[in-house]
Amino acid sequence: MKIATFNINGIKARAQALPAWLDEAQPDVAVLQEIKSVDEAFPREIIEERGYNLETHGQKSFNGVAILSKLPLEDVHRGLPGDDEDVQARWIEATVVGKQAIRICGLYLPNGNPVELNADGTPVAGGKYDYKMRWMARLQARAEALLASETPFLMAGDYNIIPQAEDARRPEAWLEDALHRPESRAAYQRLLNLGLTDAFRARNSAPGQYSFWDYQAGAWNRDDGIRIDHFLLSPQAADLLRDCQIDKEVRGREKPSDHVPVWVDLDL
DNA sequence: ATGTCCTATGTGATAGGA
Repeated sequence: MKIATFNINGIKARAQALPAWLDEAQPDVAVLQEIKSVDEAFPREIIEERGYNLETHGQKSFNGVAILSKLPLEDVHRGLPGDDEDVQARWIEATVVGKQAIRICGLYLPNGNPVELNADGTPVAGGKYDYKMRWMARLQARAEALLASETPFLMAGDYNIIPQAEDARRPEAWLEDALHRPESRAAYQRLLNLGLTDAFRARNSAPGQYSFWDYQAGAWNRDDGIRIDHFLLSPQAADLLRDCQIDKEVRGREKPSDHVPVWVDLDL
């Protein structure tokens, strides 16, 4: 089963590029981020006419996630638990049943910039970095709950985290950025410490493998990228991992997203 | 090193997010 993640940066702007990639890559399941659309305005036909089931969790203008699958999507949940006040659409999960069932979580983790810190180094309450750290604490809790349920699961999406220096062309430029600061990296490491596996790093140890290149400053032409789109696998899901790849060439096409798809092949 | 793109508003140019 091929499962992909793709931050499309706007469904309306990607109405050509997304179906073109689906036709070529033929994922069984895909999670999308930054659909930037309310559910009612999502052009469902470009997904459904390709034989996919579709569940969206959108909002006006920003954010928004979706999951599509050739198999039925069961027990769909929208929104990351832990804060009833949070109105940002960044989390969707559903169960897909192949040889066995797997819980698939699609996420768009907050960017976190600009970083605002108090004198003691803690994030300023109510700021964007504070929101990122609080969201990651909720993500940790959700991962713990899923582990306790003993269901195979994966959490895929735009984590807005550069895990290690080798995941950036210019790591020194990101040291103070919310995507690579020590607090952000430590929170990501705490997820791994639960026993989750970074699928890409389990299959590829080479540096210079990126999933995002900024539209600005010729970042793509200079290969000035970062790896911020990740698959974290539960232990039972990791046992099924056959492959994990980045569809880098998608970034060089007509009217691309600033992210490219990442996918795993699982034996189920 | 800020050289771009996307969305909303509202119909042209700005603002905000990334």
